[in-house]
Amino acid sequence: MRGLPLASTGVNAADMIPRTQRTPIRRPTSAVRSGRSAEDRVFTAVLDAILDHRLAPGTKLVERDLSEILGASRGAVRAALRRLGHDLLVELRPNRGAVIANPSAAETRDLLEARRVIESALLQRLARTLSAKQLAALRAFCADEQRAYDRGDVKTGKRLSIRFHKLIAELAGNAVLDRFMEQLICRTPLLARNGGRLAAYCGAQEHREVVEALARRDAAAAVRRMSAHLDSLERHLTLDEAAPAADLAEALLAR
Amino acid sequence: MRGLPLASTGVNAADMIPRTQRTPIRRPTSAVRSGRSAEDRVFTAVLDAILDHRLAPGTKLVERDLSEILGASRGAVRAALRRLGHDLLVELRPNRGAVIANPSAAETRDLLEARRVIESALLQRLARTLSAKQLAALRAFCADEQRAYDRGDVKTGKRLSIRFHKLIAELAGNAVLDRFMEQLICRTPLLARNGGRLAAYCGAQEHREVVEALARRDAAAAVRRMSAHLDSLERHLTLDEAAPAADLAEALLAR
DNA sequence: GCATCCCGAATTGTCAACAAAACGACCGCT
DNA sequence: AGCGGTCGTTTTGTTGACAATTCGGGATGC
Repeated sequence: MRGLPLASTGVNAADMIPRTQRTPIRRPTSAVRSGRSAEDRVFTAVLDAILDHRLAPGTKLVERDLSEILGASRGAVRAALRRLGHDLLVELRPNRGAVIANPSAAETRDLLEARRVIESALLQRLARTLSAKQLAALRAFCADEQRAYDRGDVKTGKRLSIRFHKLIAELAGNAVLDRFMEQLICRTPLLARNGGRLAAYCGAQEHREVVEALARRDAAAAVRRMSAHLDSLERHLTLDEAAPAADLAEALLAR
Repeated sequence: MRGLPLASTGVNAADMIPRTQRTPIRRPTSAVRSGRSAEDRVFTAVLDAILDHRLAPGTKLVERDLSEILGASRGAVRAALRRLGHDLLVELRPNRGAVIANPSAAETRDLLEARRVIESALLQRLARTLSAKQLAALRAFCADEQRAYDRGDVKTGKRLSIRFHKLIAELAGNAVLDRFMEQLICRTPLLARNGGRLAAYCGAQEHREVVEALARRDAAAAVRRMSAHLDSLERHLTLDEAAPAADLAEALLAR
């Protein structure tokens, strides 16, 4: 019953049985299967679902449901939710559970301004320090990204588009700013209720232009390109309400 | 016995009794006394001790000791330590407990660079948007700070010096950058093993110069002043090892 | 002298049961 | 119909007990 995706109907058979009669959690198998701790598995499962736009803002995350779906104890789920809450990826409402965070218009504006500030600083630093090897890595990454879109693999393309910004942060060599960027990047998909179309504005072309400006050691141009990139992203966000996931299990277990 | 500072000897009478024979935790009184949750009390007790240089990097934080000292359950202590760990204020070593974080030279450099990046952005924004009321608040704050130092109240002075940077972040009106600044500010005392002398380099005079540049709407000058301020702070850090607190209870309960 | 092993104490990690709170459906009342 | 109260169910919060791991000291062997 666990991971079987029978939810194209939007109805789960488990919903028919009272909660108290359901079979208890089975943990050993899946806990052993992965090397990471149960808490990490829950954390990354929810995070990945957010990054892939499989979990929309506002979706309720019930502890027992998560523990059954992911084969973790409730304690592990709680710990993971606390971490996600601390990163502002989920909103923790005392005594009322956790929901996927639903950033306001003000938060959206602030987050994108923060990205402009930090990514500009990263690029200015990178324009000075970039090694030939690092430049090659950036170019190879953009090529991968472009290929994914070219062959119609939008899912992979979007993941790589997200990781491009993380790569910039890593290469800049400041661990503190790198961590901040990771947090901002992970929250960005929550701003976009129109997940599908977002890809067009975080595409390989604009990334390549940033990289080529870096290759010329033209910090100002790189910053300009990146700002324009984030501007267009911001302009094309829709703030409409998105529908919460019909089936939590499907959203969390999709690979 | 709880809060009595009898530790000038460096020895605590409680250390003489085996752990298993000690009286259990008394919680109700202190839990009721403060409106906040037990977890919050532990969190702020440790944080305040870090900010006041009462807890040196490397100090071990044993869960049961904290729960006895602060009258909280072990669960609450664990949750607070997780939060502190997430903010990089304590290092969580799996199965080996938590210690006050001990930033490396590289982390020190990165953190101060991050502060320059973000505080510069905040000031540039503030120079444009600062209202007369906000300017008055900044000037009043600097006056308070100066008065504290003038009357020899270094403890209050240092606390206000820290909060000055937080005030800048709040006035700038970007919640995301404000939160980042809070994290950076809270970690900064960990960089300074010479807590006492730090005050001289985070004093009211340099803060006032920043404010006056803002008053003239001279963003460039404000940024210059702030960068110089952070530069001098960085130059005067000593990376020597500091002695861990002799008595954890005294360090945590001091007001 | 020095490294290694082993054991008991101390400490952290985990869980399952219990307590408390919030939600939702139902019902009666105006 | 609309409002407000009540009760059972669901869900979150907390605790205390137990399991697993690490730490420190001392004995042992080289």
